[in-house]
Amino acid sequence: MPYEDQFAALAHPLRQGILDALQGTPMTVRDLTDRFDTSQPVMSQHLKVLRDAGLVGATPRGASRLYHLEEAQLNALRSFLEAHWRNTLKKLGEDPSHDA
Amino acid sequence: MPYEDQFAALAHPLRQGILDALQGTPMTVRDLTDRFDTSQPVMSQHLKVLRDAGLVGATPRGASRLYHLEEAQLNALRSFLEAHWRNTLKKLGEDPSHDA
DNA sequence: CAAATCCATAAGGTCGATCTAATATAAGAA
DNA sequence: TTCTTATATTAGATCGACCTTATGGATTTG
Repeated sequence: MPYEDQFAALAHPLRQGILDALQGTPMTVRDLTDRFDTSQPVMSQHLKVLRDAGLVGATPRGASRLYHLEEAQLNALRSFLEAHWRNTLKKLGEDPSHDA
Repeated sequence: MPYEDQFAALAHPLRQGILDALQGTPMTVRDLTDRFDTSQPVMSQHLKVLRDAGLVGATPRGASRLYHLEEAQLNALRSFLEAHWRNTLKKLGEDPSHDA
Protein backbone atom coordinates (compact mmCIF):
# COMPACT_ATOMS: atom_id res chain seq x y z
CA MET A 1 0.00 0.00 0.00
CA PRO A 2 1.50 3.33 -1.02
CA TYR A 3 2.90 5.84 1.45
CA GLU A 4 2.28 3.68 4.47
CA ASP A 5 5.57 4.70 6.11
CA GLN A 6 4.89 8.36 5.40
CA PHE A 7 1.47 8.24 7.07
CA ALA A 8 2.94 6.42 10.06
CA ALA A 9 5.65 9.07 10.29
CA LEU A 10 2.99 11.81 10.35
CA ALA A 11 0.99 10.00 13.03
CA HIS A 12 3.07 11.39 15.90
CA PRO A 13 2.79 14.92 17.26
CA LEU A 14 6.52 15.39 17.79
CA ARG A 15 7.29 14.36 14.22
CA GLN A 16 4.65 16.71 12.89
CA GLY A 17 6.27 19.42 14.98
CA ILE A 18 9.69 18.58 13.60
CA LEU A 19 8.43 18.93 10.04
CA ASP A 20 6.88 22.29 10.95
CA ALA A 21 10.09 23.50 12.56
CA LEU A 22 12.14 22.59 9.50
CA GLN A 23 10.02 24.72 7.18
CA GLY A 24 12.50 27.01 5.51
CA THR A 25 14.98 26.51 8.34
CA PRO A 26 17.36 23.56 8.45
CA MET A 27 18.27 22.74 12.04
CA THR A 28 20.66 20.53 13.95
CA VAL A 29 19.62 17.78 16.32
CA ARG A 30 20.53 20.02 19.24
CA ASP A 31 18.44 22.87 17.88
CA LEU A 32 15.43 20.59 17.63
CA THR A 33 16.09 18.95 20.98
CA ASP A 34 16.14 22.34 22.71
CA ARG A 35 13.09 23.62 20.89
CA PHE A 36 10.90 20.66 21.81
CA ASP A 37 12.30 20.09 25.28
CA THR A 38 12.90 16.39 24.79
CA SER A 39 15.97 14.18 25.09
CA GLN A 40 18.60 13.93 22.39
CA PRO A 41 18.19 10.17 21.83
CA VAL A 42 14.43 10.56 21.43
CA MET A 43 15.00 13.29 18.87
CA SER A 44 17.49 11.17 16.95
CA GLN A 45 15.07 8.24 16.99
CA HIS A 46 12.22 10.31 15.58
CA LEU A 47 14.51 11.82 12.98
CA LYS A 48 15.42 8.32 11.91
CA VAL A 49 11.74 7.52 11.38
CA LEU A 50 11.40 10.64 9.25
CA ARG A 51 14.59 9.80 7.36
CA ASP A 52 13.45 6.23 6.67
CA ALA A 53 10.18 7.65 5.36
CA GLY A 54 12.17 9.96 3.08
CA LEU A 55 10.55 13.08 4.53
CA VAL A 56 13.77 14.67 5.80
CA GLY A 57 17.46 14.53 4.96
CA ALA A 58 20.66 15.41 6.77
CA THR A 59 23.79 17.23 5.68
CA PRO A 60 26.99 17.01 7.72
CA ARG A 61 28.18 20.38 8.95
CA GLY A 62 31.26 20.07 11.09
CA ALA A 63 30.51 17.79 14.00
CA SER A 64 26.77 18.39 13.54
CA ARG A 65 24.17 17.32 11.02
CA LEU A 66 21.86 19.85 9.47
CA TYR A 67 18.42 18.35 8.97
CA HIS A 68 16.18 19.64 6.20
CA LEU A 69 12.87 18.78 4.57
CA GLU A 70 12.80 16.60 1.46
CA GLU A 71 10.56 18.63 -0.79
CA ALA A 72 10.27 15.96 -3.48
CA GLN A 73 8.87 13.36 -1.14
CA LEU A 74 6.57 15.80 0.62
CA ASN A 75 5.28 17.01 -2.70
CA ALA A 76 4.80 13.45 -3.95
CA LEU A 77 2.77 12.60 -0.88
CA ARG A 78 0.70 15.73 -1.29
CA SER A 79 0.05 14.92 -4.94
CA PHE A 80 -0.96 11.38 -4.06
CA LEU A 81 -3.49 12.56 -1.52
CA GLU A 82 -4.71 15.26 -3.84
CA ALA A 83 -5.34 12.86 -6.71
CA HIS A 84 -6.72 10.16 -4.45
CA TRP A 85 -9.25 12.32 -2.67
CA ARG A 86 -10.14 14.30 -5.75
CA ASN A 87 -11.15 11.00 -7.28
CA THR A 88 -12.97 10.03 -4.11
CA LEU A 89 -14.96 13.23 -3.96
CA LYS A 90 -15.76 13.00 -7.63
CA LYS A 91 -17.24 9.55 -7.14
CA LEU A 92 -19.24 10.95 -4.24
CA GLY A 93 -20.69 13.61 -6.51
CA GLU A 94 -18.83 16.47 -4.86
CA ASP A 95 -16.96 19.32 -6.47
CA PRO A 96 -13.43 19.24 -5.05
CA SER A 97 -12.59 22.73 -6.34
CA HIS A 98 -14.13 24.37 -3.29
CA ASP A 99 -12.21 23.70 -0.09
CA ALA A 100 -14.31 22.78 2.92
CA MET B 1 -1.55 18.54 17.15
CA PRO B 2 -4.16 18.55 14.41
CA TYR B 3 -5.38 15.46 12.62
CA GLU B 4 -3.26 13.10 14.64
CA ASP B 5 -5.99 10.46 14.80
CA GLN B 6 -6.62 10.75 11.07
CA PHE B 7 -2.97 10.19 10.22
CA ALA B 8 -2.83 7.22 12.57
CA ALA B 9 -5.94 5.81 10.89
CA LEU B 10 -4.29 6.12 7.49
CA ALA B 11 -1.10 4.43 8.73
CA HIS B 12 -2.44 0.91 8.20
CA PRO B 13 -2.71 -0.81 4.82
CA LEU B 14 -6.03 -2.46 5.55
CA ARG B 15 -7.60 0.83 6.58
CA GLN B 16 -6.27 2.52 3.46
CA GLY B 17 -7.80 -0.32 1.48
CA ILE B 18 -11.13 0.10 3.24
CA LEU B 19 -11.23 3.78 2.32
CA ASP B 20 -10.43 2.90 -1.27
CA ALA B 21 -13.13 0.26 -1.39
CA LEU B 22 -15.75 2.66 -0.06
CA GLN B 23 -15.15 5.18 -2.84
CA GLY B 24 -18.56 5.69 -4.38
CA THR B 25 -19.76 2.34 -3.03
CA PRO B 26 -21.07 1.96 0.50
CA MET B 27 -20.49 -1.57 1.75
CA THR B 28 -21.45 -3.78 4.65
CA VAL B 29 -18.98 -5.31 7.08
CA ARG B 30 -19.44 -8.65 5.38
CA ASP B 31 -18.76 -7.18 1.95
CA LEU B 32 -15.50 -5.69 3.24
CA THR B 33 -14.57 -8.83 5.16
CA ASP B 34 -14.94 -10.98 2.05
CA ARG B 35 -13.12 -8.53 -0.18
CA PHE B 36 -10.05 -8.30 2.04
CA ASP B 37 -10.00 -11.92 3.19
CA THR B 38 -9.75 -11.08 6.88
CA SER B 39 -11.84 -11.98 9.90
CA GLN B 40 -15.06 -10.18 10.78
CA PRO B 41 -13.87 -8.98 14.21
CA VAL B 42 -10.71 -7.51 12.70
CA MET B 43 -12.79 -5.68 10.12
CA SER B 44 -15.12 -4.29 12.79
CA GLN B 45 -12.15 -3.19 14.87
CA HIS B 46 -10.55 -1.32 11.99
CA LEU B 47 -13.88 0.24 11.08
CA LYS B 48 -14.10 1.48 14.65
CA VAL B 49 -10.73 3.19 14.27
CA LEU B 50 -11.93 4.85 11.08
CA ARG B 51 -15.21 5.83 12.74
CA ASP B 52 -13.46 7.32 15.76
CA ALA B 53 -11.28 9.32 13.37
CA GLY B 54 -14.44 10.55 11.65
CA LEU B 55 -13.35 9.21 8.26
CA VAL B 56 -16.30 6.82 7.78
CA GLY B 57 -19.87 6.55 8.98
CA ALA B 58 -22.45 3.75 9.16
CA THR B 59 -26.12 3.60 8.26
CA PRO B 60 -28.32 0.74 9.49
CA ARG B 61 -29.86 -1.26 6.65
CA GLY B 62 -31.87 -4.13 7.96
CA ALA B 63 -29.67 -6.34 10.09
CA SER B 64 -26.58 -4.86 8.44
CA ARG B 65 -24.76 -1.56 8.56
CA LEU B 66 -23.84 0.22 5.40
CA TYR B 67 -20.46 1.92 5.79
CA HIS B 68 -19.70 5.02 3.77
CA LEU B 69 -16.98 7.66 3.53
CA GLU B 70 -17.35 10.93 5.45
CA GLU B 71 -16.60 13.45 2.73
CA ALA B 72 -16.48 16.44 5.04
CA GLN B 73 -13.75 15.02 7.23
CA LEU B 74 -11.76 13.68 4.27
CA ASN B 75 -12.01 17.03 2.56
CA ALA B 76 -10.99 18.87 5.73
CA LEU B 77 -7.92 16.69 6.08
CA ARG B 78 -7.03 17.21 2.44
CA SER B 79 -7.40 20.95 2.82
CA PHE B 80 -5.20 20.96 5.92
CA LEU B 81 -2.42 19.11 4.13
CA GLU B 82 -2.82 21.25 1.06
CA ALA B 83 -2.48 24.49 2.99
CA HIS B 84 0.25 23.15 5.21
CA TRP B 85 2.47 21.89 2.46
CA ARG B 86 1.73 24.75 0.16
CA ASN B 87 3.14 26.96 2.88
CA THR B 88 6.06 24.60 3.34
CA LEU B 89 6.96 24.56 -0.31
CA LYS B 90 6.60 28.31 -0.53
CA LYS B 91 9.12 28.75 2.26
CA LEU B 92 11.38 26.33 0.42
CA GLY B 93 11.16 28.48 -2.69
CA GLU B 94 9.15 26.01 -4.72
CA ASP B 95 6.13 26.64 -6.88
CA PRO B 96 3.39 24.32 -5.60
CA SER B 97 1.16 24.86 -8.63
CA HIS B 98 2.97 22.19 -10.61
CA ASP B 99 2.40 18.70 -9.27
CA ALA B 100 5.49 16.51 -8.98
C1' DC C 1 47.40 13.82 22.38
C1' DA C 2 43.29 14.69 25.75
C1' DA C 3 38.90 16.68 26.60
C1' DA C 4 34.61 18.23 25.20
C1' DT C 5 30.76 18.31 21.97
C1' DC C 6 27.50 16.28 18.72
C1' DC C 7 25.00 12.56 17.18
C1' DA C 8 23.63 7.60 16.58
C1' DT C 9 22.51 3.37 18.49
C1' DA C 10 21.85 -0.43 21.63
C1' DA C 11 19.61 -2.47 25.86
C1' DG C 12 15.78 -2.65 28.82
C1' DG C 13 11.07 -1.65 30.27
C1' DT C 14 6.32 0.01 29.43
C1' DC C 15 2.39 0.73 26.91
C1' DG C 16 -0.66 0.43 23.13
C1' DA C 17 -1.99 -1.62 18.57
C1' DT C 18 -3.37 -5.68 16.47
C1' DC C 19 -4.83 -10.38 15.94
C1' DT C 20 -7.45 -14.73 17.52
C1' DA C 21 -11.12 -16.89 19.85
C1' DA C 22 -15.17 -16.46 22.20
C1' DT C 23 -19.28 -14.08 23.43
C1' DA C 24 -23.01 -10.47 23.36
C1' DT C 25 -26.56 -7.90 20.81
C1' DA C 26 -29.75 -7.08 17.27
C1' DA C 27 -32.51 -8.04 13.25
C1' DG C 28 -34.75 -10.96 9.96
C1' DA C 29 -36.62 -15.81 8.79
C1' DA C 30 -39.22 -19.90 9.72
C1' DT D 1 -40.49 -18.17 19.77
C1' DT D 2 -36.53 -20.53 17.83
C1' DC D 3 -32.90 -20.37 14.44
C1' DT D 4 -29.94 -18.02 11.48
C1' DT D 5 -27.40 -14.00 9.98
C1' DA D 6 -24.86 -9.67 10.82
C1' DT D 7 -22.19 -6.87 13.72
C1' DA D 8 -19.92 -5.31 17.93
C1' DT D 9 -17.23 -6.22 21.81
C1' DT D 10 -14.48 -8.58 25.20
C1' DA D 11 -10.38 -11.23 26.92
C1' DG D 12 -5.93 -12.86 26.12
C1' DA D 13 -1.54 -13.07 23.73
C1' DT D 14 1.90 -11.10 20.74
C1' DC D 15 4.37 -7.65 18.61
C1' DG D 16 6.11 -3.22 17.83
C1' DA D 17 6.47 1.82 19.08
C1' DC D 18 8.34 4.74 22.28
C1' DC D 19 11.01 6.41 26.25
C1' DT D 20 15.11 6.16 29.51
C1' DT D 21 19.72 5.09 30.33
C1' DA D 22 24.07 4.07 28.81
C1' DT D 23 27.47 3.73 25.37
C1' DG D 24 30.03 4.21 20.87
C1' DG D 25 31.90 6.99 16.97
C1' DA D 26 33.13 11.20 14.90
C1' DT D 27 34.61 16.02 15.05
C1' DT D 28 36.38 20.04 17.04
C1' DT D 29 39.20 22.38 20.44
C1' DG D 30 43.00 23.12 23.57
